[in-house]
Amino acid sequence: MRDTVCYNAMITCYSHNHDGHAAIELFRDMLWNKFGPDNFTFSSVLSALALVADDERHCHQMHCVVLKSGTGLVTSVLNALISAYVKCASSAVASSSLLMASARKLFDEMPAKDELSWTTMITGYVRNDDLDSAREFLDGMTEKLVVAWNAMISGYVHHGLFEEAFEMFRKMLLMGIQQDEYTYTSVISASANGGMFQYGRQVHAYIVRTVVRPSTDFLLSVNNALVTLYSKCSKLDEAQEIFNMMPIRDLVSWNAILSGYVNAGHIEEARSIFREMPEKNLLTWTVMISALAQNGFGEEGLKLFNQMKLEGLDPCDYAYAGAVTSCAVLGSLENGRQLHSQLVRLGHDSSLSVGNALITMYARCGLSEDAYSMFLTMPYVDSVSWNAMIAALAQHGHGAQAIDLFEQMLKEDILPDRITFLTILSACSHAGLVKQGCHYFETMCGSYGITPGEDHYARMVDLLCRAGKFSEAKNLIESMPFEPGAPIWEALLAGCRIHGNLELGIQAADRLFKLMPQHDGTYILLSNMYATLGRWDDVSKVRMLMRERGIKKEPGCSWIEVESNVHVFLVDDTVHPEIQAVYNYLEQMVLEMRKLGYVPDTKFVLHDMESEHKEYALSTHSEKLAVVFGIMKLPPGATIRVFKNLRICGDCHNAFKFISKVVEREIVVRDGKRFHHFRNGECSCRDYW
DNA sequence: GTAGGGTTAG
Repeated sequence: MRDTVCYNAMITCYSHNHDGHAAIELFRDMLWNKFGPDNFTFSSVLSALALVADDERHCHQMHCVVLKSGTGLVTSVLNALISAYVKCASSAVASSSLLMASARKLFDEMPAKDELSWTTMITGYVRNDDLDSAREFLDGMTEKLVVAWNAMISGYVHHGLFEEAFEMFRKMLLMGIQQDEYTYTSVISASANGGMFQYGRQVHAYIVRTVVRPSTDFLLSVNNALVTLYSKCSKLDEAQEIFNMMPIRDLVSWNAILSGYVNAGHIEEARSIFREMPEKNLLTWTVMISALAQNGFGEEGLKLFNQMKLEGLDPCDYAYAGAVTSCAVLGSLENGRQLHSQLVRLGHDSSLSVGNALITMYARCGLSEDAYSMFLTMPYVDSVSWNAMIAALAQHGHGAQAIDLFEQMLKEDILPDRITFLTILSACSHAGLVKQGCHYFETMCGSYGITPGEDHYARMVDLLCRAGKFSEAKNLIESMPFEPGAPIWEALLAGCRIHGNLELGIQAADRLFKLMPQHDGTYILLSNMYATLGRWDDVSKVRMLMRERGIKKEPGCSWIEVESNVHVFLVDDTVHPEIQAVYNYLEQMVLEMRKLGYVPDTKFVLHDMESEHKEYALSTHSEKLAVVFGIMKLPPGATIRVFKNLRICGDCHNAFKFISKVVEREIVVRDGKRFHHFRNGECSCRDYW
């Protein structure tokens, strides 16, 4: 025999098991069978309604039923109804303000309000991004309830209003409202995200001083927040110390310390933390995949992404973004395309992070047109998308288009940031647009109030030196408000090498030897510069210095993707299984090239110190091997896309022009800095690189 | 009814 009590029990049961639809269905059944609902029924079914939260009609219908029943004016039932409205409002897109208005009306008409009624309204407004109304309610409360204050503070924090969050916190202290772990974690997070480290440290000190017997829960959540604070403010040692002292840790603690090491760029430590973590979740995997991609470990990033799927986890859009970035690093177009189509199938392709990562993936795989169509078809774009697209054009040497896009960005009122300017400066530098570069450098400080960092100055020095304007570059360096560091001297030295400015080049190299004596690049550039000028004695002196100091040149390697597999070639490669066929093919190719006027330029052999057969050594540069392998393996006419870790060698650059003519196909080479598109005997960079 | 861990651009 069914009765109201039976129905109540079942409805409550469904509701507790988060099956809102079943609970509501049963409630309808109950009404249909003429069983009168009581306060318990309403409380249960209303919390079920809050769970479903998909339809405003449900709320209004239930409201009517409650009013009709006559029993429904009890505060607890009305609170549940308000809560249902509020939940529906935060999940509905269009009608959220209407739903909040209904909640408010109900609240205003309530005969007796309690703390819960007030708090529900406050959190409702906070969740619906109406902080002013939330604050109005809080200020109207006579009771100073910590839960309500916490809700308000967390609202401010989530909306980036960190100062306001702290103002509330101070007010609580003044008014003598007892704070709890929710309050502390929120304000600590405010200081971590708002760049207010000192505030955070003060809160930490305050907690240590005043909290006498913290519970385990208190210690867990507050310490988690503190680990994040110290990590984000680059105080990794302190973060680690807090982590070590924690009596118990949970997944949040581990993820926080993992992110700490990742943000500090300590990828090796991050790897070992990842390995030793007692449990992992979606977030853990996402952080690690992105970290690997960001640090250039594309292959490992992809591997981890696949492993994550094998372990039965569904990657979220952020994890996909990390995988896409891994493809960008590798230049693995096939894998990238596969991910893109998976994302479309899953409906993740409207995600901003995914879209932005895809722009970069297509661009870094050599397809700037595909990057652009990605940019155009994205449903929403932000400044990251604009920056990515401008960078794509810049890397491909399309300086003028990069500038056009930048101007369009300004017209659309998107605020450029320091990265936008970094990108636009390198666009100007690659395209030799000195005047425009100087103009944007001035605009950056003058119109946008962005203080140029050392990286901006380095781009400017690069721009000026490439164009041979050394005295301007020197003036700029002298005008800098800080001591020039390695990036500045590197840019200067690179420019000197291009123009054979030995005197200034030596000065720059001396500075670099002092600043980073173990860096191989300085020795290589200097030695190349001597070689270009035919000063062989000096070349061998530099070589000697390298040997004495035990400095090894970073080995050059190039790779190419064939049928989703990445084939890597080293200088003078003997490892690749098909290397002999590659050498044979290359030999034939050189004969054809010579017919068209190719003369190997032995200057560029100088990287390979021990090589006696200079011409032979030239033919074994990794980029040549990869290009030839591509010609052998890819279908006729297909574009050859090769990637190199270091800068492309001058002779290879010349050789690829000839090869593009001989085989009548496009060759695209991405080196450490930019792209070269070889077509019909010419390079897109017009030899300005 | 309140908290603490993530992404994409250079």
